Amino acid sequence: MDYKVILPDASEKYFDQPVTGLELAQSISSQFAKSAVGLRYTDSQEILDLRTQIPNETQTHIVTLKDESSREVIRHSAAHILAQAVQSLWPKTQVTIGPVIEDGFFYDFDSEHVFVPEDLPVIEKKMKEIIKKNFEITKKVLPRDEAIKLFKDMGETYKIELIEAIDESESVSVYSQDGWLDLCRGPHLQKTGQVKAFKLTSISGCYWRGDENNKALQRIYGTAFESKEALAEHLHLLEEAKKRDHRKLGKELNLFHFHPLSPGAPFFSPKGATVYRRLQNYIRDKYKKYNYDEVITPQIFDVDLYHQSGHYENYRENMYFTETESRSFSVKPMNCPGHCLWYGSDKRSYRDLPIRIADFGRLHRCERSGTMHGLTRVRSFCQDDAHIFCTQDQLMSEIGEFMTMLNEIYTELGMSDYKIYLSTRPEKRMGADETWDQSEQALESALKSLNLEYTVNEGDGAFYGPKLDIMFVDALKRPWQLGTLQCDFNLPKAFELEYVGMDNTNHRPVMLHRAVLGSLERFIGVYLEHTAGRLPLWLSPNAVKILPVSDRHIEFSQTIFKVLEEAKIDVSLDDRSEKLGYKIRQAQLEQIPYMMIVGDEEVGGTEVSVRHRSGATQKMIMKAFLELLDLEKSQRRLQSTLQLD
RNA sequence: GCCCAUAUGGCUCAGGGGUAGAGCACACCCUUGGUAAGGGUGAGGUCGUGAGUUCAAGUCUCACUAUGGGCUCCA
Repeated sequence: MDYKVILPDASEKYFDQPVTGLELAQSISSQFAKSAVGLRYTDSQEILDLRTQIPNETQTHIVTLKDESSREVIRHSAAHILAQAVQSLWPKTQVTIGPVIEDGFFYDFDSEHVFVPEDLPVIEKKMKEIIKKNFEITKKVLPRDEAIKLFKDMGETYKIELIEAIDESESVSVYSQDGWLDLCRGPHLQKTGQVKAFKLTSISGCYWRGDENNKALQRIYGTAFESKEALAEHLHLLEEAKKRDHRKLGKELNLFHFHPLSPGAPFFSPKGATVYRRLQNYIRDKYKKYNYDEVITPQIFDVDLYHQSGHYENYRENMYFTETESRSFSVKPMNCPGHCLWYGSDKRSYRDLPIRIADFGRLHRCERSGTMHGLTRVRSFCQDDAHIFCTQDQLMSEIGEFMTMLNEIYTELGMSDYKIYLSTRPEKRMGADETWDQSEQALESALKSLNLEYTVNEGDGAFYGPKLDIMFVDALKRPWQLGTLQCDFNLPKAFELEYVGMDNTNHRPVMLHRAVLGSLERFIGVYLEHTAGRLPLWLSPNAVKILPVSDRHIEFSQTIFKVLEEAKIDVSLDDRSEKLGYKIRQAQLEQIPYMMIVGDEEVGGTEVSVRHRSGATQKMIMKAFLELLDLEKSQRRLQSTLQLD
């Protein structure tokens, strides 16, 4: 059923086509109607777009500020205004594409002018002029030929390429403002003045169609909002997010650092190494629970190994090589080939399977310069890596077990907000389709039986098998892959791995590559950003710091220190001749979970004054405090009972 | 690898063609102070590396290296 929405004033023209669906008509009424008769166009600024269809929606849609997509519309138009501004400042510039992204937009240009940060204020000024003049933004639908001719006359070759890619059956729409026009499917604002607040944020290089073999373009990033307040809030959140950048925290908390003489290879200082080791041991506990066996395998292998595994052919540019006694070796970039050698070193029976072997071996991958990023993308790292060799029949239960383990670990770490991606068979792949069916199905049904939500990435799997990727975001919402689970039919074949079956003939095992934390390095980076540096007590290198009020309290403090030390608490004592407030400030900045204040009130007594890093303070008897610490440690509790807020 | 930017004491930063500044941290002294910075004194850098321009370069130019923001890549 179609509804004709009638507006009493001039804005009627935007409703010249019927609106489909009662619900939509009602929603229009509820948003705009002051009276029951027709619709009243009360606030013209509130209606952002009335004319176009949002992709994937079948009805004519009215976008208002109340819609979630309103920012998308504002940013899309802001991108057009950016392009118009750039072309008016540098007329020889060609426009390419300018989409909306999370939290903003960008536009890619092909320009002789090399954009520098100083250009941004100039461009912003021009954009403000365009916005201030409040030009009408109009849509025009053109036949393909006409559109191609139009852009050809304008010299916009990239646009022609884009039009040619549009399906013949689809119409081509063009949006224009102030005589400037751009190929676009919309939707857009009615007027440029509806961009109330925007900011250009950065410049970077990119490639046409994202392919590095294509022409290099220049990208300008920006963001736009419906109000100055919203923009200010966004910029404030960005500032806050930068404060929890793990690279900054790593320095402040003295956890790790880098040196130019070994780019991409972190130095973990004693505190950082403690966190690192504890995470490893935590994972080791889980290995015990989930029946994994840990092995230690060589760091360097003859290059022949990588010829056999196929890595030399496919991964050579990321590997480190070394030559000794005219023999070529490579530093291992992953554990799997070594684990295949280990598996093949003995005769295996079906009774042995599944075999789960874990390895904290150090890996080196020569990532291209320019791709490194703090701890989250490094050249030297260690995974909580393990490989499971099992029969086809065991595949399903192994996947289920792994996901259970993974979920348990992330829940305990307070990071259950992960996203799962299921990447399925790519075009270029090996193995029979039935095998792919089976393994994809195994992955998918395991996810379903565990009630886990996931997104399917069609065709994004490895050439040897489908995989699950566990993704998290950092403080600035950049996604990082941590855990992974991959089915592999390739390596067992390449290494001719076998087991003797019940039928006394040889069979090929399936190999699962899996990691929960991913790499310890990356995990620590992401985890620091998740916790803003406030690591839970069991991971804190220093759980308790004793702060004597004055020098005469040091002696008693030392007694307490010993008690805590004997209770296996990571304790330290600040015996400097400084004021209490000063010592507390230091301990706070170090994110030490608990401070113990020792002064006249405590000396000789059984009660201690405990301050949590949250600011909560409490007097409690020593025994109770020890129990509290014990509980927090053993339960790996994320929040202290003393944390009042 | 590509584009842009940055590179000054341990950290955070200012400065800027004539041989370096601040705060924090550090050392020493005074202060012995109850829940996020008490005061004083002092030590510490030749300004990422290399080359060039100049009478003179941290300061200008170029190359390199590293880092940052992106792109591409990421078994």
